[in-house]
Amino acid sequence: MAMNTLPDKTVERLSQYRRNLLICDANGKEHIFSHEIANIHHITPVQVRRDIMLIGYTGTLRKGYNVKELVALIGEILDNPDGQNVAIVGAGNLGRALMKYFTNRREKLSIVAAFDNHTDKIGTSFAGVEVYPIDQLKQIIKDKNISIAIISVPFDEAVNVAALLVEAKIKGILNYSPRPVNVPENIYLEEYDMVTSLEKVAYFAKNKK
Amino acid sequence: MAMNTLPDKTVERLSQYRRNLLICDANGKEHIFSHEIANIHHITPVQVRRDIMLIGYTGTLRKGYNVKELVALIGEILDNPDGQNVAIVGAGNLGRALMKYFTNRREKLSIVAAFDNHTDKIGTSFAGVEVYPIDQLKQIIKDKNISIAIISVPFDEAVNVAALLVEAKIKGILNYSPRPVNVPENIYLEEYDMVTSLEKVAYFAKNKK
DNA sequence: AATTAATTGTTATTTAATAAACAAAGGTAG
DNA sequence: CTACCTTTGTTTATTAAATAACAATTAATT
Repeated sequence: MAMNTLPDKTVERLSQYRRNLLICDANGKEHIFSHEIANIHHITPVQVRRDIMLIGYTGTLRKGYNVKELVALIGEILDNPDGQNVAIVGAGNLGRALMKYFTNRREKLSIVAAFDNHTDKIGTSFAGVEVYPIDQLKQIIKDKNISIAIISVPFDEAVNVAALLVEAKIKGILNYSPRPVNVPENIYLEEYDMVTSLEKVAYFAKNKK
Repeated sequence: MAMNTLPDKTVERLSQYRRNLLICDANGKEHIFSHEIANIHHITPVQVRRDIMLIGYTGTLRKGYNVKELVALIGEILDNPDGQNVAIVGAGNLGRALMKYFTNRREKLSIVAAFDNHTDKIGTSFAGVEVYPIDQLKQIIKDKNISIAIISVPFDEAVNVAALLVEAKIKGILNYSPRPVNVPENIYLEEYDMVTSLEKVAYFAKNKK
């Protein structure tokens, strides 16, 4: 089961909905309308209802969606019941930002190791994540049952790191380096480049007002 | 002129093409085929040719595109001839990563100030970017002619920071905080959430192999 | 009790993005 | 010199995403 056929963008939005629903819940809010969710995320209420329809949840007319129930269901869809372990390759500024950022955010998604080649970083830890030398990558990925890796190394190292991860039989890669990498089809790859995002903002901001 | 009507995704790809074309150029490569560009970026040659068509460049049959010329033309399209100045709000790990990352990457796009509220950071500088207190934000954005801001503050501060930026008449915002913010229509807003990206990779990696 | 307003769930339409198809041109090989 | 191969540029088709339209239902109001 656990149909894996949700649209890309719906998966992204469900993750975002959950984040803010958890805050609503923490604030004691029990129900929420589609247009309230929509307002938070700058989208239309229809889109929200459509996403929620796709995961098979049903709200209550005139009361909206039960926050706790919706959070629980999104969890069933997005999370792996047995949890998933994550490694960060590259413990520079970005890598450390990610460690601090993610730690203890999700019960089912844990950063359990970082890798770097600089001797001054190896053996230290950030936000409770220990830094290992890169030549232990394969072994530790196996030992700690890591299925997902985040690449946050400089341009020149990205391709090598990706090759190591493929060898280590990783299942998903999130590449934050500016260098696109190639991986086989059976690995899910997501690439994001901050310079590109900034240049895009610059382009569209250029002709504003 | 400089038609501002390029598709969103084309703008992103042009930025990525340029990055890698600059490296090709540095390696002495004079011409490049659409399928070579495509391979680097995991897309089809047709898409590359289509993007290049949209900016009105024409390659040479059987030789491909002249690297230097193409880089120059992408620059004409993406860059503002007078340059654009950028501020980073939030000098934590992520903010510092961004400062180191961007500095001196693009002639026409400069990070010229950072803002933070922690007294231990104010007055210091990273990668040549000085950190100012947030209450000077409006003044310095004006003085330094800053038109673009990157938000890299924690969840709770994001909404306030966005409001300040709107007041300071910023033209484009890149929001890396996990909190979606609201800005008027005349400001270009791009939001990116690392937790969502990781959860997306986790979701699609879950059912792999 | 009937009417109205609010809100969900679903289908249909439109728009945006990607991919496919193919003509045109120029070089290469026989 | 002719035929063929490669590669570009552009049109057409397909797919994915977002939006609009609307039926159904419940609560509140008169």
